[in-house]
Order: sequence, then C-alpha cells, then structure tokens
Amino acid sequence: MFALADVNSFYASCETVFRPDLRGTPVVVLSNNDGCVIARSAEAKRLGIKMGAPYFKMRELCQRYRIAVFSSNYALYADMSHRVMSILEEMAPAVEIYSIDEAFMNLTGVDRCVDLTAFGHSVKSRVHKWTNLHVGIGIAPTKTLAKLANHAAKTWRKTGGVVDLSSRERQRKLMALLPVDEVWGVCRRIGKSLNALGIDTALQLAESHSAFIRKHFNVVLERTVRELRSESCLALEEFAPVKQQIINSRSFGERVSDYGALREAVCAYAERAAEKLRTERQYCRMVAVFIKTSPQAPGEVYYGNQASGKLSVPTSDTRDIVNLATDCLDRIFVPGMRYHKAGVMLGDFYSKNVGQLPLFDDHQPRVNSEALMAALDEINHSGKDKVWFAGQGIQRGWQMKRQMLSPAYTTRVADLPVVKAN
DNA sequence: TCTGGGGTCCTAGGACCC
DNA sequence: TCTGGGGTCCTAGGACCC
Repeated sequence: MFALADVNSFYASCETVFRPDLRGTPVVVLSNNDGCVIARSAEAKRLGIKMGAPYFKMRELCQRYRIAVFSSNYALYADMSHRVMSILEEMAPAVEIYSIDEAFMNLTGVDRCVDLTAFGHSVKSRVHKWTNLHVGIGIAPTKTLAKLANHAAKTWRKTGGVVDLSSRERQRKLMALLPVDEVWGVCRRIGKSLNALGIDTALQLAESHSAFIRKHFNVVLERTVRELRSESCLALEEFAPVKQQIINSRSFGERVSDYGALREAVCAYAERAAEKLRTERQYCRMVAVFIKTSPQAPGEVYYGNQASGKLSVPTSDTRDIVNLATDCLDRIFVPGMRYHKAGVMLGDFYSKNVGQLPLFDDHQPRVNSEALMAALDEINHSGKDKVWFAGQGIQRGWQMKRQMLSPAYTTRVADLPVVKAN
C-alpha cells in the first residue's frame, strides 16, 4: 500500500507561511527570471490565472485583482520541503521523496495497525500543525492509483483531503469519472491519441489490452495500464539513484551579446554544477556547454549550439570543469548575437569508491584539490558569505531577474522574522 | 520589452565488431 | 541473380514528470 502526500499550491503556500496577512488572498509565484506563472493559490486559480502563462500577459490581471506576485524563492521552498519530508519520514516505515512537494509513503504494516483514512488525516494534521502547509493524501495499492487518489482528495472538498482507494469498487468509480489525461504518465498529447482510439476515461484505459497499448504506444504506458489494474509495477525508491547528469542553466535577465559577460555566466554555471557534483559525491569526465538566442524574438535569426569535451581523468574540481567549459564556449560563440540563455551540463560520472578507473588512484591531477573544494563548499553553505572564482566577475549584468523576491525567512540569519511583544 | 529549470526513460538509427 | 546474423555502443530526439 502506498500513500502519496502532496502539498497544496506548494510555492504559493510557502510565501504565505510567514505572511499571515496574505492568507486567503490570491498569490502567484513566477518562474526564474520572472518569466511565467508556476504556482497559484486557490484564490488566484479562481481568478483565472493560468499555470505556465507568461507573466507579461498576466500583469494587468494581477494588478486589477491586487494579486500578490512573487519571484521564485528556492531557498525558502527547499527548506520548507525539508521540514515536510522529515515529518513524513517520522510517520512511515519508508518514504520516497518524489519531488520538492510530494512523497510516496510505504504503508506496509501500517494498514494492519490503523485505519488508513485515519492515518491519512493524522499525517495531514501534523504537517499542518508543524509547518502551516496543507497536504492532500491519496492511498492505494499502486503508485499510479495513489496519484489518482491524491488528485481526488484535492478536487473534492468533501473528502477532507484524504482518499483511500483500497477497494476495487472505489477505484473503478473514481476512474470512470476521470478523463484519461488526468492519469500520471498520460499527457495531453498521448491523451489525444488515446481519445482517437475511443479511450476517454481512466477506467477505459485500465480496461484496454496491455499488448494493444504496448503496440500502439510503448512499454511505459503499458506499465501505467497495469498499475491502474492494481498490479504494482513501480516500486518505492527509498534511496535516490545516483544522478546520470547535472545541468545548470539560466535565462539572462537581459540579452547578452558581449563575449566577456557570456563567459562570466558560463563560469558561474560551471561552478554551480561542480558544486552539485560534489554534493552527489561524484566525479565527471564530460562537460558540455550550450548557448542560444531567444526563439521568440521577432525578426532575429535563431542561433543555438552546443559543444562538449572530455577530461582525461574524472574530476570534481571546479577549476578543471570551468576550464573545459570555457573551451567549449569558445568553440560555439558567434559574435553579434543577442543571447538569451546558456547552460553547463556534466555527464559520464564515476564514484571514487567503486574505482572503475585504475587511472584514478595513481593520477592526482591537482595537489590538495579535495581539501580546497571542501573548504569552498563549507564557506558557501555556512549562510554567511560566499566565495567564488574570478571568472564569474562581480558585475553580473547577465543575472536573472527576481524583482519580487521574498526574504529567505528560514535560511539567512539577517532575514529571520522577528516577533515583537507589545 | 518580457515566455523556467532540471531531470528520467525509451526508441530508432548509425557505426562498428566478429 | 543471389549479398548473413548477431551483437554492442553511442547519439539524437521524443515524451513525460514536477
């Protein structure tokens, strides 16, 4: 048995936790660079703010209804997520953190001790009491059904935010009500193709022949069909599998044409990617860089390109990664373009312990590399100040736009909320 | 003027090997 | 006239997720 716990309007809700004055009012959170809408409070949804809509098209609506608009504040969301996840981990024997705002809980054993619906409510109320966030809980014998149950818990208020789909009858009743593209793993596109074949509801998908689905689509969708029939194909993954690639990329706050500025940005992204690589305790051999102009810019010729390079020895040293990244940039940089985005990708990972490469042991490319990187990371994680390599520069004209950023209430000492006694 | 970022998995096709 | 069979590895692109 699985339970899926998912925070309601996560980013928008985080913004109101330390702003009680905003509770019950429309709140919207924007993507990086203040590009498009990625989270909405229930009130903002009701006003017709669409998910994924570009902000410049929504601005007028936001002003008219006095909607509170925020830039993404990942420092805050990541910390709030961590708090929610630790509560879930206390309450279930095993938890898979699936995304920043949702987690699958393994309820094996739990179902023998307590009523599952009651369990769902206890999770819900503890999370609310300790974090001021609301979660919806969906309970079912497979992950795909738990997703559906969660969807139902959020859609129908009378469920009280908890839906238990243990019984086959209840599963069928719900599936008959839901359009097929509400199923996890079925997007609009596949949904349309399914509709063309006469499959409109989740129940019809569950009842179609898996061989037929495999032939017309793929094994992934076949698995979904089986899951809808209560056959568990997707296991709980308690420990995150090692990453196969790391990407750091951003759109620029303003278009960048100057080589120097582009190079600074690439250095910054490479540095951040290297930092992520070290948190994964991995070493990489492949570094790639991409740059592109805006595909939307009217009257401009689009240019996008990518170059990659291989290191002779796997590394997690920022200096090696930055060097290779800037080489890659030089191979694809074309003057006179108005660049809108760049990114650095790392791949071909090795972990030290496994020691796949004999080279690794006797080839120490830089003296005290590990100690230096550890010192950098420690300073940068201390919440006090930051240090970085000079390649990033200090002007940072290319930095993303975040004009409506809220304070890092829980992760920066200077931003801690203060309670005043009257 | 202004349209996010970070991932995974699967498949098809080409290059190459014996 | 007829031109094998089986396999691996790599890459690009599609599809999906949050």
